[in-house]
Amino acid sequence: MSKENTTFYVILGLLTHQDMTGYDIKKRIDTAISNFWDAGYGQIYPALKLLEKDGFVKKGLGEKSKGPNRIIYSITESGRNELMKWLSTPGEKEYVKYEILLKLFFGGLLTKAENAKRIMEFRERNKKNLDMVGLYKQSLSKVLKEDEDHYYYFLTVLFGEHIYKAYIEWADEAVAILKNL
Amino acid sequence: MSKENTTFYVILGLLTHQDMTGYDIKKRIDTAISNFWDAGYGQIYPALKLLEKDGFVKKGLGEKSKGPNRIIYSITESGRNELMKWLSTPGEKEYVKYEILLKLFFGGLLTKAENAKRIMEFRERNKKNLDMVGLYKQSLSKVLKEDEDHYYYFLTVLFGEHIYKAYIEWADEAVAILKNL
DNA sequence: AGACACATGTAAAGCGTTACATGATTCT
DNA sequence: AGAATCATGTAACGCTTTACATGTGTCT
Repeated sequence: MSKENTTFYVILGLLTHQDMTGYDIKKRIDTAISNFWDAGYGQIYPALKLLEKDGFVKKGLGEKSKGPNRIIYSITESGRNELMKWLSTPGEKEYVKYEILLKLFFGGLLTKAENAKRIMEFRERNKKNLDMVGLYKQSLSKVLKEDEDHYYYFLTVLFGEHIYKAYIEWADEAVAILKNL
Repeated sequence: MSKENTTFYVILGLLTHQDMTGYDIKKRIDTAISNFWDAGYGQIYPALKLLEKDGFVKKGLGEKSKGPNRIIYSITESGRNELMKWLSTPGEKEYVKYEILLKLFFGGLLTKAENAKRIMEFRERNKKNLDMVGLYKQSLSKVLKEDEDHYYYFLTVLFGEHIYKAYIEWADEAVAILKNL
């Protein structure tokens, strides 16, 4: 594990919820936490290998479904300790990169119409994201009392809702300003 | 230039505003566009070298101030064309990664108090960011009519304002929910 | 005297994406 | 028959960060 690559902790964390294959982990990332995190197979499978080498997870054979045999990973006691160590340290970082804002920053080189179009496309994309988190929020609300973990899930969904709303409000305001120019 | 590395376009774009050294470019990135972009010296200096090799920028000697001689870069006609090509293509991507949300997602492994503390720290960090963009917005408002470029700058500052506000509102809501648990 | 800002850059390591390879099963 | 999904993984490439190296001028 050497250096601290967050992918390791994502995997360990997801495995505290339930045992899973690498494929399952990928799907879980793409649904549950896609609003604020991402990882590809090219990161997940090598990470699982290293985590196993260090004894933080262990392999189990799953029943065959289709395609190759499923390798079901579970977190070990030492993996749980490693995760807790990370969870207990402060000092998180945000990484954000918005190409659209970059292009808009240099918007003086284009026409107003081109810039407005770009902003509206951004708006539409994020309207879809907002609708999506709306569905998640709704279905989560129903099972909220079953498990404390659901509450934390809920908070992250709420975060998604807030930022997508902010994107949309900004886009509307920005287009209005451009029109008045 | 081969593959499309956005750093190239950031540099070309900034050079349309004015001629600059690599050092200046770094500072410009850290102030004007830090809300949505970032790049280190390790990217900027090599990029400038490649941009010059391809004829998209050209070197000029600046007067010595302190330390080594300043190398002032300016964009060429062909660099401008290259930039315009990029600006005219649609399909921008957002990259976001929030470690704090990841830790919160696994919050069930910690106490409520620890999670609330983490959220409040996030809130304070972003309150500072919000105050910062407030200052930018204020000083920009005064010079808005001088140059069309300022309007586009203004729109990106407005974006920062919206997301930092969203962060803060989410944090307040999240802490309230945790308290009611 | 010491810290800080100016200003250039390189090298190594780490991180992440994309493309490739393989093949079974299920659905249309 | 063909497409999609399940499921594993590797290799190459590209991007980003960090650490290092060097030295001057200014400010406290």
